[in-house]
Amino acid sequence: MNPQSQSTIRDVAREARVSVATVSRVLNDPQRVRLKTREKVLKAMDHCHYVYNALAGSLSARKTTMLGVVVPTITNPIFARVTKGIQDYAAQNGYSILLGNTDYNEENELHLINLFQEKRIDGVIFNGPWRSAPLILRMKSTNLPFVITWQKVKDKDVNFVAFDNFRSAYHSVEYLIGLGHRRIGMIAGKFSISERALLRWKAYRKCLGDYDLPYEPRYVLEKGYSFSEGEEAMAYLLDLPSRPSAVFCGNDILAIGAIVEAKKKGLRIPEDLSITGFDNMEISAFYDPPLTTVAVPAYEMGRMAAKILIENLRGESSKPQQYMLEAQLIVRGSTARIQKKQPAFGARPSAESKLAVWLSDDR
Amino acid sequence: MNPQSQSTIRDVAREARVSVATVSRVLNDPQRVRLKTREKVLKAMDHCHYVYNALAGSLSARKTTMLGVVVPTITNPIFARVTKGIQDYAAQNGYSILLGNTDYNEENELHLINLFQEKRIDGVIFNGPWRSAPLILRMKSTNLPFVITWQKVKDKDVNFVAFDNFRSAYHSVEYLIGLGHRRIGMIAGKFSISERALLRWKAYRKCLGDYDLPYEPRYVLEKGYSFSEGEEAMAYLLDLPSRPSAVFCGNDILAIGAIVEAKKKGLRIPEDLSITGFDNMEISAFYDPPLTTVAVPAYEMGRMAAKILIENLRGESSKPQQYMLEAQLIVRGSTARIQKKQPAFGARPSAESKLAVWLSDDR
DNA sequence: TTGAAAGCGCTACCAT
DNA sequence: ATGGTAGCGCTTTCAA
Repeated sequence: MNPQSQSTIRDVAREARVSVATVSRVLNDPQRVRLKTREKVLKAMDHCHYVYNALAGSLSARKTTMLGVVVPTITNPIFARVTKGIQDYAAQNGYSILLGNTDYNEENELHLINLFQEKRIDGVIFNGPWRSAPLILRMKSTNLPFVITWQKVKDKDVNFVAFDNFRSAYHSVEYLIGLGHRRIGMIAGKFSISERALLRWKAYRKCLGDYDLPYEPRYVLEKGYSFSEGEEAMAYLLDLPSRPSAVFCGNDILAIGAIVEAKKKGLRIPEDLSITGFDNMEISAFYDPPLTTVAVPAYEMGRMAAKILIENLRGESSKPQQYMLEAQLIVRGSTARIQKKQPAFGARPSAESKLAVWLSDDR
Repeated sequence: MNPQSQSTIRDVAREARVSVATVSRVLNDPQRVRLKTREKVLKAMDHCHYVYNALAGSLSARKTTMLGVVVPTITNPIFARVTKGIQDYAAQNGYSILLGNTDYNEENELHLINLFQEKRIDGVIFNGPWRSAPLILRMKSTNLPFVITWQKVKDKDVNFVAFDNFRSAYHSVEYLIGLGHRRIGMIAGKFSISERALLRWKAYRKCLGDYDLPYEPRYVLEKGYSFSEGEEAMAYLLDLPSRPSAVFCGNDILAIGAIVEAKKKGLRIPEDLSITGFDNMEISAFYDPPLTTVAVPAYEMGRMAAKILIENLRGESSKPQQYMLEAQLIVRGSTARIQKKQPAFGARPSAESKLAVWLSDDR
């Protein structure tokens, strides 16, 4: 006898002089067993140092109480936050999390889906940029329940919990316009990688148009989400003959990089240059200057997604759930009314949001 | 027939007119099957839309290729980084990660260990603060291989990959002294939660002593790792009758909080006050001023830990592995030579590290 | 309330 | 090189 080998319900059953079925019952539904026998079994269990084998259990019960979670990279605080939201709700409900990073690579995503299938995960939550069609199709073909965060999806039957990217972005730009800025640049994320980035750019462009401001392609830079790319982008913008007086950044990381570069060039933020971010990372409130940004409800999206998924798994709700959470513009110190006396700006619509009301991610 | 039900190797075997044993072989060790039959089987597999059931496989093979990873909270960038290191190495070697947050709560840790046992995880990696004795004992009793990061451990037979907390902290303080500071405060982490915090404090105290500087208890604050607690601590220090001219912070988050508060009070960093951090978060290089801090090899520790664990699982190395990685003091803009003309500071040992050489975490 | 027994889908040993 | 088959440890009817 291998002294290391764990004991099984069979051993426990023998020890307690009951059947394995009974042991199984005290494990899964203690009520169904007479108190007396239950205690006998419990005692036998710790006499045998019994440890439940979830593998065997899952195999026969056909569920694992494990959720797959895919993020681009756990290293980005904003994704750590969704993950935490998922994790917290899941743990409270007896589910564990299998974590997968894609590193923004679609192939990895496919691998993960495969892995999840093999591991017989109960359901999966996708976070972050999402090139809809093909992957969603692939997911559907697996018959695994899943929910998507960050971004809405056309399909009427796909679960998601997102926020209105377009609208939040629109608000940011509108706010900048309201401060009197008319040369507004944008440091965007990569459109090819992140549909969110694209959406934010569309909002930027639309807002400019709505206020009769010209769209200047050279004011728009497409960059990866890193501090140094934010610096590069800003360096470029500052070299432009008539540089923007405000820059709308695709996320806080880019915004901070941009600020670093601007300061390096001797500009004061926000007096000489206004900058806005997106995400509201924890650090953003403590940066110098504190960042004006859009607070994305990352943790809440995670929690919500886990909730939807788990309720779905429990059969508590079968129809698709689609939620849009509120994202909020947080005005802090990195933006200010334009200083330079340039031709007074004749904004036609008032600075108050107006169009934004009926606008949405769809365009 | 349930159209949803997945097909099994049995179905594949039937379709390919071979035995299940053969199918299993092409799954696990394709070489052992003649090319011809292998192809037949492969074809049958995708004819049946076969998806391997890892649950069944693991149950009978007695291994899951899953690693448990426990962190205090994935939300702290520094722990996200270890996790990424683990994840990357693990994924490259066919292992997946089951993620558990403890929220700095020992009870949760115990629950996780239990969970891991039930799920028949192959091994586990513990990251972060670690109250040695009881939990290590508990882990040993599970017979699960495990490795600890961040912190060394007395046991000769416990795997760990850490760095020298004491020494790095000592260096930071010594560096400050070398800049002429003699009133040096410390904003430390909670000693009861994090042994690292304690170690750093011991180093601080030792270094002061070695340079004949008085230890002032009122200069030392014990705080949780949050920006706002950094602010509080600094507010307190600045109100002191003779405030410190330099503050050594237990991590970058506290340091940034401290800087925010100091600036708020009108102090210039580093001219009026020097501040150092610990961890070298990504943001730290891009903060204003860029933070002088200790670069902790978080990612590398994670990778290394995964490597040790996996090699151990593969039986490639059975004896305990204990590594100390290098942590490095990164001098940036938040520290400067002391300005105020106070009695010239007669540091006895030169500012060059001297004692630190033979010092270690042990005291 | 409890027991007997047939799987769950795969691996691995023993044969051939 | 391939096949037969006995488990792995649990859940879940069906009976008693």
